[in-house]
Amino acid sequence: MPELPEVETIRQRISPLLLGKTITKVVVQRPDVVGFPEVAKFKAGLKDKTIVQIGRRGKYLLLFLSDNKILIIHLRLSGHLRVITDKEKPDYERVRFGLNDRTALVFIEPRALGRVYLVTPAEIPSILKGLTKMGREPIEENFNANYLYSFLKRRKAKIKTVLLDQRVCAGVGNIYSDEALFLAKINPNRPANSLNWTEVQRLSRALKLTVKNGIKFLGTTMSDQRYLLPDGTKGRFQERLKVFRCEGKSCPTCGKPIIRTRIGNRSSYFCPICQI
DNA sequence: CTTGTGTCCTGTAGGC
DNA sequence: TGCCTACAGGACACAA
Repeated sequence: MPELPEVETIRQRISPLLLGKTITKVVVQRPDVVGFPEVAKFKAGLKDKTIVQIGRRGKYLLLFLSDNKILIIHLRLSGHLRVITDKEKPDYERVRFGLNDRTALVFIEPRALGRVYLVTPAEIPSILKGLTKMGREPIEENFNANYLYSFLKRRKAKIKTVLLDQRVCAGVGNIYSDEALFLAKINPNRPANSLNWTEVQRLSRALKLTVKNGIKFLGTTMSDQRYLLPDGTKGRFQERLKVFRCEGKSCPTCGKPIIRTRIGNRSSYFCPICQI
């Protein structure tokens, strides 16, 4: 679920609730969501540590602690974070980080695919290889057509698949790749290396704009509400989606139906008329 | 190195 | 109503 705009919104909204707070107690209800180290060390390593800064890289949320370790959280498909009082017990709670002000940061993950890690900076390359190999983010200044073209020109896989590659477009997932391809008027089935320079320029701009708008509108909360802000409210980018999960609806540009296909085992939505 | 496929896990929607 | 299947926004291991 959460892609860059959702994780960034969570980072912005959760920072004032967590900065300067000390973790007093960690309860792990579901051991397999602790990716590293083993659960006992994970719990002991967090006790009495203060959260001093909160960052993000791609879809990873990074909580920097007072002893220079980093609590890293990846929400995968269905994870949430909530900051709630000690008494509340939400469904699908997997890890609870009790704080020194009688609130708790709670990692909620129905599918239990998300992971939490406690690492030193030196451990990141061996423990979180994906984080280490991550490419540029579309919101970065130096994510531009030159950068994108340097990857696309040597990939013959479908452009949609390449956009989902975190080594190329860090933080981009299924929603924002479909929306950016629509905005750029590019068919998701096109081989990446078939895009000409003009098309790569369009796609680069479309990715940047789509991801920035996702952040501006606080992320995408679909009807299943798998993504919510830390206070339980919804994002608003779903109101602006042009093609994602719009199968059968009219294309906003040409009026013909949006179609759904499977690309690389993922649902893909696009307009077969407008996207060449 | 690249590419496609399967797997992790659980809940839900839709067909019959 | 109940059963069965397909599918869900991600990432990675693995084989070819």
